[in-house]
Amino acid sequence: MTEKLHKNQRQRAPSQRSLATRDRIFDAAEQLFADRGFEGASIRDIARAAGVQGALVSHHGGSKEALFATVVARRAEELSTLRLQALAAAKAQAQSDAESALPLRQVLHCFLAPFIHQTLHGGANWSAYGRLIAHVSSNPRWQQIAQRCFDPTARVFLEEIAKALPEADTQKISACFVFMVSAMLSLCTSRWRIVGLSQAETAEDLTAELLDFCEAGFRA
Amino acid sequence: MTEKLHKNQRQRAPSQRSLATRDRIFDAAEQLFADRGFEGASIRDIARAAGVQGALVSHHGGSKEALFATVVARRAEELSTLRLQALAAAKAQAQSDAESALPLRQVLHCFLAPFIHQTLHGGANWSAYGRLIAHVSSNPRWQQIAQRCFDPTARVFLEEIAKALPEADTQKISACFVFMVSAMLSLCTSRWRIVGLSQAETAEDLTAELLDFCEAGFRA
DNA sequence: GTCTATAATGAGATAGAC
DNA sequence: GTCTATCTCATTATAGAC
Repeated sequence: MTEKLHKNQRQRAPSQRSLATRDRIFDAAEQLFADRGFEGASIRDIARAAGVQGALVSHHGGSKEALFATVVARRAEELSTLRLQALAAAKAQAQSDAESALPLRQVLHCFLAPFIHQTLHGGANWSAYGRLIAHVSSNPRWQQIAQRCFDPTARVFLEEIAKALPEADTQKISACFVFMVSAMLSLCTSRWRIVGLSQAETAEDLTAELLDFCEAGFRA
Repeated sequence: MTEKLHKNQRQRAPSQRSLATRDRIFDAAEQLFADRGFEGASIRDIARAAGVQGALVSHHGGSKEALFATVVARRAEELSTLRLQALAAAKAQAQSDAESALPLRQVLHCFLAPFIHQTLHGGANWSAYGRLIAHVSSNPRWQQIAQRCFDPTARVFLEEIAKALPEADTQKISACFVFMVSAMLSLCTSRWRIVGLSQAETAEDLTAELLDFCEAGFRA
């Protein structure tokens, strides 16, 4: 353990201060990428918002593209965990036998509720993250990032939906899933439209409305 | 009519060549704004794509923001016309008496079909326009443009939907309308996801699938 | 790890000749 | 209407001191 390490390995653990700075930078990047998109947010803006010098952003985040990918990936794992935990909990509660299918609405709820809850009640960071994901999801340029971060979990839910709708065509289910994700993301990007019309709805109301819409859509 | 005109009025009609150049510029801008977003597409790129000098883009389009707004507005009127014509034709065919409500599915079809048909079969320009609208619709920065271009027609359809669903809450209808528009736009931005899964669908198939999804959602 | 300074590039806009 | 040339500013990235 006292031998020399290769140059590209970390020589020692980063300090607490370094970690805090790094998180401030990632938070600022998340916020600005969400507000203005990838090209609209400059490294300088991010540095200023984080209260550091521009060079530090490059130091912690690498190139601008790498920084973007890192920020997207950062909360993706947590989101996946929340979704899969919700699914596991629902299965455990249904408990009868391991292979019985969950009701469709419950599957959809496990997918939608964590996202909506976090983006609406998880503070400014999660709110920004929701809008960030909307960017990722609507621009083919980030297709690879989206696949890495979200496809594995999506696949799990697609299978679960297929089990809940045994007579439905797999292709139609996939199309509906894309529609559902779009509608879900519209809560982040177009909430002003909805809230401006139906005043002061809670996250639970919105979740229920979206669930009604999507469940009926899947069944059709 | 032979008097001198004020300086900011057009002294004479633009030449055919000028109009053709202007349209080339607008087409190129539409394509690049759709592909890379507002900040991702530079005036220089647009000029190169149109085969003109950069100064000409400013000449015809004004500032970059004005150019963007112009390109969005350009096809918006045509789209509105197609939608309202479809609605009028459906009403004329139902013909019974002028105040009877159209069936929900028919109203939604009149709204969705023109957009889907144009963006899928209207050539590269309309395809780009669809992706452009997805940008406009997901970024609050373009809220004003969106309202100017699309709200009047949306209002007409919202009323028609409310007539088709007399017992439904107006606020819920509005929320569902936002979900529907999101799902519609996802056909432009995420078609690779859907098509990659359900192979070789026609525009009519996709329209029907989206209609099934949204009609059921509204009824829920 | 953090900072200053700067390199290298590209951006949007416009003046003025033709 | 179109083009050349140029202004001014912001961009990402990095080298090197501390």
